[in-house]
Order: sequence, then structure tokens, then C-alpha cells
Amino acid sequence: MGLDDRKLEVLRAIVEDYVATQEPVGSKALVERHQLGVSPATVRNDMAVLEDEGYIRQPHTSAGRVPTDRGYRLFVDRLSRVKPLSPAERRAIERFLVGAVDLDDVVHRTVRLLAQLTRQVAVVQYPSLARSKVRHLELVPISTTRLMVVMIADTGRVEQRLVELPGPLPADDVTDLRRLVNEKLVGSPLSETPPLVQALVDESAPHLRPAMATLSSVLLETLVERHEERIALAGTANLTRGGLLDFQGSLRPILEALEEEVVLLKLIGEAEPSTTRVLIGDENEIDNLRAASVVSTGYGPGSTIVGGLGVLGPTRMDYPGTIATVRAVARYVGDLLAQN
Amino acid sequence: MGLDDRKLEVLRAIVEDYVATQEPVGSKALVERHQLGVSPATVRNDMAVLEDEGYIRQPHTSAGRVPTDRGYRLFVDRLSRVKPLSPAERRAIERFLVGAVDLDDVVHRTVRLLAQLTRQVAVVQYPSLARSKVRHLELVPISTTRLMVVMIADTGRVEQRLVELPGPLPADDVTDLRRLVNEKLVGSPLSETPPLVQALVDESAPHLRPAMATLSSVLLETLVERHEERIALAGTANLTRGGLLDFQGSLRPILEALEEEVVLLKLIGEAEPSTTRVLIGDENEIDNLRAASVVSTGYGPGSTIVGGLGVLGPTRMDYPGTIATVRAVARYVGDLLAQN
DNA sequence: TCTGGCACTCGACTGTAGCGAGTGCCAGTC
DNA sequence: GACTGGCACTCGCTACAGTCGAGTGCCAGA
Repeated sequence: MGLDDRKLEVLRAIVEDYVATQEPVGSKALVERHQLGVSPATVRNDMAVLEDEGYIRQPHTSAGRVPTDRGYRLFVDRLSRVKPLSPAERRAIERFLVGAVDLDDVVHRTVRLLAQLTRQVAVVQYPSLARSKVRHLELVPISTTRLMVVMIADTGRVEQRLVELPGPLPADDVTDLRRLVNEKLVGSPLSETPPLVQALVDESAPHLRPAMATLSSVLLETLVERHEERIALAGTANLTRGGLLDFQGSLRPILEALEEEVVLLKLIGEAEPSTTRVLIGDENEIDNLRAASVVSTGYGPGSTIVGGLGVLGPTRMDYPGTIATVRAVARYVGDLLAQN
Repeated sequence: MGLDDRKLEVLRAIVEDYVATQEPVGSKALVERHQLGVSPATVRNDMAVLEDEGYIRQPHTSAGRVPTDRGYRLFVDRLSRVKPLSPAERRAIERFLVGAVDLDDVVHRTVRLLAQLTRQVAVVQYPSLARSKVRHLELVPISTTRLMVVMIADTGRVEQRLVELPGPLPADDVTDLRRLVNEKLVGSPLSETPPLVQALVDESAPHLRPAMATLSSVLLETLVERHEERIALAGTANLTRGGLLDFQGSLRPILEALEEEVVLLKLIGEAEPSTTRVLIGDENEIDNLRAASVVSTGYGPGSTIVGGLGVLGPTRMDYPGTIATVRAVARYVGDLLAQN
């Protein structure tokens, strides 16, 4: 059980070399490339122990060693040194994010930036409605019996829904409705609106009640209950880097998983403040992604979290670098949102 | 040069068999599976002619024949019989599209439906702003110096932009601005708004002019000049069907191309009314897609076109079936938009 | 506890041989 | 003149044997 410092050092060296070369690494190559101060034979003994403990394995008898998921886990938890971003990366981030005019724009730029910097698949969740507050509700009459509801959230998200009214509604009534919903709802988090929305109907003047009932049910249904989460994705072409070695030969399951918004949300949407979550291979709950790793974190203005972002790549990935990049991007995006 | 009926029949048989089996087809198998009424030797002679003319080729000397891009082209233009949709497909389309609440929802459902029915990569362009008319413009004050402009188009698209005003603007002035822009712009196609927007500034009361100038420049820039086209994509996992045989072994170039919105727009955005465009392999202008074929068409309410949709797959695809599906889906979506 | 040495394993690569699908061509027939 | 049967030929595919070498496990000695 005892893994002394040198054995850990050997593991670190194996992970680093394997990530860099993508080839099983042998004892001889290891002592040549790292100053371990011992002979290959000694390293071999250490390797045998590491293999017994399940941190590395041999693809075949006459090959070098490869880290297991467990090995990567140990590496990430205890062995990786934080890799500071290069100034070039820093500049890239800044350059990429200035000039964004729009929430859409911010999210799009972010996801492309992440994909480009990490050279992996990037995923960015739009600010969650569940964590947004209502900034304004606008009612726009489309016809006498149709209303478009536009909700503007403090996170910058704008959602619209078409409401089919039970009957024609005069313009003055629309104004009244608008005033009422805004008075009641502006400033409150969407997650806390249901009772307020309910109260709205009860407190409305009788002639407004049918319209308000329809309106409130639409609000409840589409904005609160089934919270409409949105996701942006980029860099799928990066899956093809490293030939077919990663992902055991088939991109299929990965691509399938990436098509499911629900899956993506599960991956990156459950973010804790200021933590970076790393899921390695088997640790992943989604079967299709057992051959992949995910690095994700939350982002938001200041220390609040409004959404998640992250990247997905082969288990054989540069964890320290990826973690650093994901964190940095999340921080920049948070700052950007804070300015807004 | 002369391709008599039987030679065309042979070509048709080759295309159909190759699409079905994905294997080069030989003369013997051909006479067995199709009632050509002649011997393999005769078919071989015909094949030699077809090869001379560039419609088919041999992957290697001892293999059967495979259609060339030119062969597919001839097949599509002259040989393919229209394949009616199965009732199951018809039902699937209807079931998929009812209950869409939203333009976003419609587009999402459509693209998934297309991907599922054709088992290929599907692309749907959101209704183009350039082909939309302004239905309503809403100005929502966010703070005293910030305005959110929400434009609602007759195609269902809703776009918003944040406008940074040159100075504080009283609520009454906002109301005036709103009235002015709506009076002037509602009903006109976005492509024709620039002179109108220009006129707006000139005709405004002096105290509104600075705000109107900022507002109009934002409108011009973001809604008209750089027309924001949006695209939805689904079914990338289908690229992995048929192993690595399609796309000459690497998905890379395809995935890269699919990440570029500009490329996708070029593929499906230049639709002519009621035409289905088929681009086969080399005919494609985008280098990365030389190994793929694209079937696309326009859609819109009635006979007008507001956007394009289509699918992308290997040159070895079921053209008649794909064409039929793409057309049918486009028609259904058009009807759906017309109801709106 | 570490090291050098040695026998061993086994995947990767190479070369050879046989198989068989498929062809092109030719002489013969209707 | 068009079609057909027959036949020799091509060439990719598979199997198999042999070699090479990277890498290992183990052991005796420092």
C-alpha cells in the first residue's frame, strides 16, 4: 500500500510522458527523460507496485505502461503542479472577449475560445434561468388575441413566448397587465416566482383575470418549471486529434452524448462555487463517456454562479493545463458579466 | 458517348446496389439481383463503356465497380425514381412538429427530425433576418442610460441588443422613441430599412436626436448590415455510420466545416424557391466537403422562402429517399410557419 | 535497498503462398 | 451486329512463419 515519494514521482513522470507522447512509456525512457536518480531496474520495481495498486497498466506484455483512470485521479489530486497560463493565452482570452455585444455573443465567443485554447470540445451553459432574477417583463401585442411575452433577466438572458389569449384584450388592459407583472416580479429570482405568479391572478381586477391566468400559466410552465437551459458547443473537430487511439476507436458514443442537451447539462451544469470538477473516464456517470474526461467549473459575476462551462477530451489529456484554462476563462467571463 | 437504355439501367443498378451494400458491385451480382435480361459478360462490356465515360470506376483491378461523383450526378438527374414517404415517416413528421411553442422550438425539433429521418447530419437555418419584416420594436429601459431594443420579426425571430445611450433619457422620451421607430419601421422588410432608419434621425425632435442616432446606428449595424444568421445542427453522430469507409477515413475535415457557420450558410442558405439542390462530392465548393454530398432546399410560409434547410452525408447516400424527406420536412415547416 | 544482467514475452513488421472475386478478351452463336 | 460462354489474368485479402526489438520480471550481488 505504501507509495513512497519516488513511486509517486514515477507515476507523475508516466502520466506526463504518456500525455505528451501518447505512447506507452517504458522504464528506460523514463529514467532518460526525468532525473529520477535511479536505474531502470528500480523504476521497474516501482512500476510493478504501481500496477498492483491499479494506477497503471500494460496494454500488452511487451509494452510500456499507461496510466489507468485511477492513476490519473491520483495525479490530478496530488501530483499535478498548477500550470500558470502563458501571457499569450492571457492575451488571447482578453482579445477574444472584448467587443462582445450580446449575451449570445459572449457565450459563442467563450465556447470557441475554450475549444481553441484547450484543443478539446468545449461546452458553455447559458446563464441558468433558475439562477436569474427578473429584470423586466415586456408584453407586446401581436394581434388582439396574441401577446408576446419577453422576459429580460439580470444575467442578460432574454426569453420570449407567444401567449394565445382567451379573448381579445384592449391596449389599456395590456398596459395594466404589464404594470402588474412588473410590479410583482421584477427583482425576484425566477426560482421564487411561482407563489408570486399565483398571487398575481388572485389580485387582478376581474376583467383582467382570464388574460392574467393564461399569461401566468405560460410564465410558470415555460420559464420556471421546465427551466429552459441552453447550451453552446464547439470544437468537436478536436475529437479527431490523436487519431483513433483516444476513445477506443469510435467517436460515435461521444458524438451521441454531445447531442443530448440533458447530458451536457449534467456534465457541466452542477457547478459548485470556485471549484473545478474533474471527472475521469469511468467516474463519469454517462456510459457513452466512459472513455472521456470532463473538466468543468461554474462561472458568474463576482462569487455567484449563474452557469457552468467546461471541456471534454480523452482521459489522456493535459489536466493541469486544461484546469488552468477552464478556470481562467470562467473568471474572465464572470468579470465580463459583472460589468454588465 | 452513346449510353443506351440498358447502360443507364446498369448504372442505376450499380448505384442502388452500392448504396445498399456499401461494397463494389460486380457484373455477376448485378445480373443476379436485377432483371437485366442479359449475361454478366454483356454487363461487363457496358460497364467498360460506363467507366470510359467516367460514371463508374474500379477501386482496384480485381474489384467491382463503384459510382463516381459524375455517376451519382447522372443518377440523380435522370435515373432516380421519386420515392414517396412511408406513412410512418409522414406520421413521424407530424408528431414531431406539433406542440412546438416557439421559433427556437420549431427549429430544434426540425433539425432533430431531419437528422433522425435521413440518418444524416441535418442543418436548419433560422428564418433569415434579411427576408423578415419588422413586426414590432420594443424599447426597454434597463437603466437611465441603457436601453434594450427588442425586435420582433414576422418570421417569429426575436433579436435583442443593448444600447448604450449618450446620456440619460427620461421615460417619456423612451415612449416617443418607441412610437417613432415603430411608426416608421413596422411592416418593412429589414433589407429595406436603412434609408428609413436614416430618415428617422433627421425627422426626430432635436432633444431626441442624440438618442435616436445611437439607437439607429445599433439597428443598422446589428440587424441589417451584419445580418445575424443563425443555424441549428444535429445528427453529427450519424457521420460515424458506415465505419470509416465514407469520408475517406477522416471525419476531421467534415467536423471542421460543420463548425463554421459561414460554411453552413453557404451550403443551405442560398435556396431557390421550390427547388431541391443536390451537391455531390466534388461539386461542392468547400474543400473540406469534397467527400460529402449535400441535399438542401428552402422553406417558408406559402411559396416564399425565409430560410434553408438540408442534410449532409456521404456521396454514397440514398438520394431519392433523402430528397423526398428534405422536401417533405421543408413543406411541413413552411405550413407550420404559415399558421403562425 | 538498489543495480546490472539475463532470459523471456509478445506485438509489429516482413515475406510468401494460396484463394477467389472480378475483369478483359476472344471465338462462336443467333 | 449484338450477345454469350469460356478462359487466362490481375490483385487484394488472409493466413502463416520468421525475425526484430522494446520492455519486462527476476535474481544474485553490491
